[in-house]
Amino acid sequence: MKPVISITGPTAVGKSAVADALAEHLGGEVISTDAMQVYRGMDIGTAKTPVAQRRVSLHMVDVVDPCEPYSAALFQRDARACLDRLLACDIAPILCGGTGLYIDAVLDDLCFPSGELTGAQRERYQRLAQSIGADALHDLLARRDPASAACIHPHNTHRVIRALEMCDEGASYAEQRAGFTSPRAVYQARRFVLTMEREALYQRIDARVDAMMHDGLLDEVRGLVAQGAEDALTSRQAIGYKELIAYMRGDLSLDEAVGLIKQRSRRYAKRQLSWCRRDDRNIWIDMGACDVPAAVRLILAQSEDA
RNA sequence: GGCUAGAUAGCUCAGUUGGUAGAGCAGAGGACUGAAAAUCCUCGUGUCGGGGGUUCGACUCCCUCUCUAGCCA
Repeated sequence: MKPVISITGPTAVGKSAVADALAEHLGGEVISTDAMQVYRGMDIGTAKTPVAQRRVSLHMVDVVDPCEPYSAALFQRDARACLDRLLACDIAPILCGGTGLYIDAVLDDLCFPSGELTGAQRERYQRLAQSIGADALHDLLARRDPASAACIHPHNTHRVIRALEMCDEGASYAEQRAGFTSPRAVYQARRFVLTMEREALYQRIDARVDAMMHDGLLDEVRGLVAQGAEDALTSRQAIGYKELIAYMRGDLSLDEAVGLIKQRSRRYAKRQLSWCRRDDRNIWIDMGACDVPAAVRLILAQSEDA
């Protein structure tokens, strides 16, 4: 069987164009691997390919409302179901997106504890963290699960809370992680990372943010806020949305908000590259040195010799 | 042309009666298994504008030149 092709890379590097061209060439379909494109109505800010411009089917976008929480575990379940459907029909699946954890959740044998995750529990821990402080919360974890506490920085409250949740489910963050030091693939896959010289990438990011504003990102955010998405746990954390919400509240000027969107996008791109570098299965393609057709040819060539 | 205030890290600046310099921001690197566009950690050598002088020693004092801003002609 041909390997599943995954395309990732920093934001604004041009992943979608390559994935679309590749899918068109192979008669395949694209599965988005992006944590924010799953939300309905978040289109401009997540750079979703507009429906009218789609030449191939795009899956795993618009799967939940912005008010609903979503997660890597749910994505794993839903995206694998989608992937299996395509494979059963002998349609080439192309994964394309910038969320490294989601890609690994689909392709590797990451397994999440099966317990129910209630938002109420998480909110309880958040309130606890606020009242006793990050260090005290970390101490609490240290008493319940010393191994996990040892591998999480005390200030990393998000992860401390997650480890506490896992204790409640009878699992251990540290044990879970130790078991997967060398990931095993559940799907045979070829992983490509599109990259570009930093300065050129940053220019593209800035230009794309300006284009998003021109395309009506502010109106999109207004519409989402009107639907009550402002308090959503996950979707409101998206870059481009939280800053414009701050502007609407009067906390920032519009110029400041746009500047912040650009800066956070740059830092996000940097984190994406860090994530990709540590996985030596990745095959890197310099988009500064080739155009879309050339990138497609490189991917095809690298995917044949299995 | 004259006077005044400046010129120190990519940017904005600090530098205490002379002992060759440090903050914020920007930026860079890293971690990452149910929030991941999230969350967290680490990283500061630069002709102190150029040249000369005083001094054991000058970013610091003196002279001079260059540039910038403002004021006066």
